[in-house]
Amino acid sequence: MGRSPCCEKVGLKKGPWTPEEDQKLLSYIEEHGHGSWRALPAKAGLQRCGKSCRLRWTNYLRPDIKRGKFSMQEEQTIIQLHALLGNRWSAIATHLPKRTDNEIKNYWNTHLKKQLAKMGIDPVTHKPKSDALASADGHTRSTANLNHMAQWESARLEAEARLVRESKLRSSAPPSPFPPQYLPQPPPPASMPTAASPSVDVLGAWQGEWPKPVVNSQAGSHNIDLESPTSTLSFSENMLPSRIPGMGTANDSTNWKCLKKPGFSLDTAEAFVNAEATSWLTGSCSGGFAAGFTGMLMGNTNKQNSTEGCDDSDIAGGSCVDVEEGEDEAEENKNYWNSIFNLVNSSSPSNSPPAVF
DNA sequence: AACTGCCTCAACCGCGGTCCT
DNA sequence: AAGGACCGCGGTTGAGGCAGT
Repeated sequence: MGRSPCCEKVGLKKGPWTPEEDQKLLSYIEEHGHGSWRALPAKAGLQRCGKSCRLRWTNYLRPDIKRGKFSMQEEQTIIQLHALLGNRWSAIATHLPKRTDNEIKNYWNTHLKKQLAKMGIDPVTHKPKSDALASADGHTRSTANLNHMAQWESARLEAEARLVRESKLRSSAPPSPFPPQYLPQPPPPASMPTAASPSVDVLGAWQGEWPKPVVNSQAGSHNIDLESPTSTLSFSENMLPSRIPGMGTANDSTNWKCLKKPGFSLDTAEAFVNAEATSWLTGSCSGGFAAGFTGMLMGNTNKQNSTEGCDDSDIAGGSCVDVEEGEDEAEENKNYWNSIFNLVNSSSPSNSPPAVF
């Protein structure tokens, strides 16, 4: 089926927006909402195509956009999510809700990619460049496992993104449905023990940055405050559900093989994830699934977990991934992430505490 | 002060997916 | 079911700003 060009009409303006155009677009949307982007320019009196208007709105004029320098925390979130999702900027952007995908993409291309490359880390694979060669012969299994995890997590993130969108549509902000550990936490006092429970900042990405509906006093819109995203979670316990709907149980020595089983699809994963998200939203869930996944992914092999409870019902907690190999791989991942963030931390002027896994 | 090269980021382009008729 | 319209996404471009010479 053919498609007519978006801006086929001659006479439509292109290029940088003028303040007058911005004002027209802004006031129109404030009054009427954007409705059909295609029809908007004519109604708003703009000589632009709808696509251009949409882009200007989503990337620049939207009131809930945070501009300016990316924080250390945001950088880490981007790096971590990029490692899993690749160039899926919109998915990444759902975890940095005040940032646009375009902004994140630009920041990655102009800053983070170079920074990682400078450190000798392949910005595509997120592996040290020397490791990239080694993995070709010796680490295929590890890579395969990570790919399965990424697939799973990808489905989860998409479901989250949908929930974010849906929550934004709700007219009134309910009280926060999240357990306290999912809400932004002030930094712990210096005396607070932190080593006892392994925690990672990446969790801020997985679920600490989950939509935390906060009523914007100005417009009543829902803004998600990421200003103090120090949320960290303990995932020392294997909190994964024993059974994933549609998947049956998995007793594979490598749990994530279940993702390759016939009958399992990303839809299945997403259905499950939605159910999980729903229970989060109703406050009835301990938040274990993602934490367990993250713990596994980020190399949190709790020795205790890795040696017990590996029965049929222990489907995917990361606790039963070939204990010996799993430990090695987990240790590798742990070291990998630590080295990245140590480097990032040391090369950044920010005084944020380094992430420790 | 003038020139040059690099960097940044807003904006565009084209494709794929979804919705609607 | 098919075709068209629309939207959103990711890749790319290029104008403007900045630093170095």
